[in-house]
Amino acid sequence: MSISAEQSVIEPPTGARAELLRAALELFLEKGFATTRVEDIAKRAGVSKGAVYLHFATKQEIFAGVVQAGVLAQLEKAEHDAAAFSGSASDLLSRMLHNNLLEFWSSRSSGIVKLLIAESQQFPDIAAEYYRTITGRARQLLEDILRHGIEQGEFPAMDVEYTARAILNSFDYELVLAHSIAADVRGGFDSHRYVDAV
Amino acid sequence: MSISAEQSVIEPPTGARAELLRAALELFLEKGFATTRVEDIAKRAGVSKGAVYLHFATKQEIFAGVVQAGVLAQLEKAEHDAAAFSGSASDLLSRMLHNNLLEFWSSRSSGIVKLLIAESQQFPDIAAEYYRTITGRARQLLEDILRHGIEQGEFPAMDVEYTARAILNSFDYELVLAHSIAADVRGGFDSHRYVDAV
Amino acid sequence: MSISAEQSVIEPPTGARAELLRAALELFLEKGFATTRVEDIAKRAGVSKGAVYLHFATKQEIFAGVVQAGVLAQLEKAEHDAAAFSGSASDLLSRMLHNNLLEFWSSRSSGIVKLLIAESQQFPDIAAEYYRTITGRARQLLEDILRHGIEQGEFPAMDVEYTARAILNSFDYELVLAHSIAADVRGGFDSHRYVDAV
Amino acid sequence: MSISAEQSVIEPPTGARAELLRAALELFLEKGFATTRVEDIAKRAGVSKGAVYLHFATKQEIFAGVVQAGVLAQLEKAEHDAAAFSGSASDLLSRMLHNNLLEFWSSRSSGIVKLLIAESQQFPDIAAEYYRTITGRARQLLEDILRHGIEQGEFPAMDVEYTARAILNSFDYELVLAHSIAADVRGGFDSHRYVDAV
DNA sequence: CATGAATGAGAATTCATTCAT
DNA sequence: CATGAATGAATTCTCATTCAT
Repeated sequence: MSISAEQSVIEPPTGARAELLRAALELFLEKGFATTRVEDIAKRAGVSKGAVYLHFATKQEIFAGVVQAGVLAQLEKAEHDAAAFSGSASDLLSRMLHNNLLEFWSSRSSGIVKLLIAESQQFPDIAAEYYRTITGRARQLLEDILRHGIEQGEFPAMDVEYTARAILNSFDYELVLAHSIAADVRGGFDSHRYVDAV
Repeated sequence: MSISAEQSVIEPPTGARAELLRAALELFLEKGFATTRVEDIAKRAGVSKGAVYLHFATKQEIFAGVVQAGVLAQLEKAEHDAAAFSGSASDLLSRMLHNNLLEFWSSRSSGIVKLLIAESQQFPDIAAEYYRTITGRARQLLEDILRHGIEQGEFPAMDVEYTARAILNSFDYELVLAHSIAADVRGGFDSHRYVDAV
Repeated sequence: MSISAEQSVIEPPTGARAELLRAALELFLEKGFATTRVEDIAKRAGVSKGAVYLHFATKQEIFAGVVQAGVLAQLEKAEHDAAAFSGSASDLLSRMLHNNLLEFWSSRSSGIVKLLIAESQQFPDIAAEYYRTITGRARQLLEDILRHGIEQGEFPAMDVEYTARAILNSFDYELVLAHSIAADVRGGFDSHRYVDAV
Repeated sequence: MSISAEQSVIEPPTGARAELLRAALELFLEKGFATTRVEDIAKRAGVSKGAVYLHFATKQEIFAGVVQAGVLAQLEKAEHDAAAFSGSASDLLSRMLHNNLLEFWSSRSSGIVKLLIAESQQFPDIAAEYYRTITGRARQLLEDILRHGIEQGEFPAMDVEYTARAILNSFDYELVLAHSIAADVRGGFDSHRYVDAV
């Protein structure tokens, strides 16, 4: 209820709730939803077991909250990306992939994608919503850039829809792997080289 | 882990054990490892709950068995692919992507990748082993084809290692999505168009 | 247990305490002692959860207070009844049953009997005390009337003690039922007809 | 299912379900439904906590089972009573009250009435069903006897419906008290004297 | 005095695993 | 070999009670 006056309305949740979401995301990624105990989330967030239920009615709602927080974070970035749409298409594509994607990769909510895939059977609605909202928006953005490039003669003619899909898949999957298979197993990974290769 | 002497490493298991593995794979994909009850696996396989423990010491070993069986199936295909390595590089690439990948997509063990990602925290060793064995082998194969094509002048110079990675990622992720997000949410998906786009 | 000095034992409590007792009686009857949450009592009484503990040390003490208040209310009536002991015995009996009992039936604390029965195992001392005080006094009164009637030749000889018991039981039970079994299940109930029948 | 032909000292011939119902009835009467722990029921029945759930899906179902068992026991008696309806009305009434009621009083399921009253808010359907079935049947029987007696001139004219109600109430309540207020508080109680008084 | 956020003991229920038959 | 009843550890969620503000 306490909304600090000087902060924005879209301000991310603060205090215990934010702590809980952070702890929950970490643990869900580390151990999976089912194997994470509510008490562990509480402990890592530095609150008592009962306090969790002051913020979330059920364990499922914690999951929903974690995704919601991740979605919000990504939507803001997406809005920003869209506004930046100007200049040559190939430059833009390169900049977008190098800057925005890599930035997201290192961000806290980069694990959300993996989490949603892992728990998609338990939360089909949440996974579907995420897919529609975030992935759909990213694909739209990429398609616009590709079409723009084709019009300008920068890119050859192509199946824009499926190409955009393939490019994003390629990135998302690497992200998912980063949260599934330990880095040392996957071998050293140079994200800039990867972006260039794509 | 315990492989009875009379059971060949190459021959797929038969009888109750095979039924159990089939049922387990289905259920793990439908509900996740933690949420699937051993009794459900038994029921779907048409055996009693106790019988499961005649074939697997623990629930975790069922998981290991499921992956193992999937690995075997894919290894066979991989061997076959490798042998087929001849002819023009672009032809080969196209044929490999269209035939082998699409065939695998519709196969029973296509869900293994998603399963491993979902449960990677619980079974890091199994996931790592799979990644090294199967994904590594597929990447090796693709890299060979790419290098061959560059040597022949069919393909432009490129970062072979990361390009191979990107191509495979692109496919694997679509496979993973097929087992996570309901098809109607992802929109109609034309795998041939997708292959061509890549 | 702790009765503040300025609060008379005879005067009914007022203010927040009275509101709490009223709310608690209602809720205990609606949902039972165990299933009623202290917070619900507070809410219905229009005070905060913490405020409850300014008036009662524990939830159990709320129960004790509820019964205590009911006892007080009934004791007043009993005193009044006793004073009214004059005139013909059958008149008196009829008047007592019709007036006093029916009045009590519609009074707020009519549910106390049911409450005490329901929670007797948890509060054996309170239930016993109530039984001795209130029920005993009522029985005494009724026995006096019966004996008086027999002496006057109005009533035939009878086992006064057990007859009084049986008459009171008959009424008390209907009262208990009124707080247990929904009226529509018990069928329409005409209390005047009932009194006459007894 | 080893049912030893002779009574084994170690394994008394018990269905676990019956044992559980017996234990549950005892405990519900001793401590109330809410305060009785499922584990306590299990312990008193001599089975493990988990075994309870092999017979009852929830704690509520245990309650339903307890009442159901009590109802069955009483229905059998009621059938028998109905068949016995012959002879002079006053004899019959006396016999019925003395024999059947007193027998029931000492029976194991005599506490069901008290239990239903105590938990009526939590199980309104069960309480209502019981009231309709058992109490209704008993009242019907008693009304028949009374009407028969009036026709024969043995009893004076009376409000049969409410008189029957009053008589039964009188008995039921004493039964309820027997399970609520300790006997020593209620004073010595001579059930035969009570029956005669009524 | 009043508040309501925070605590943590406690209870119902589930399910992997065992084992007597 | 096969069965499925029985076990009990583990987990989610509730709520009486406390206490800082």
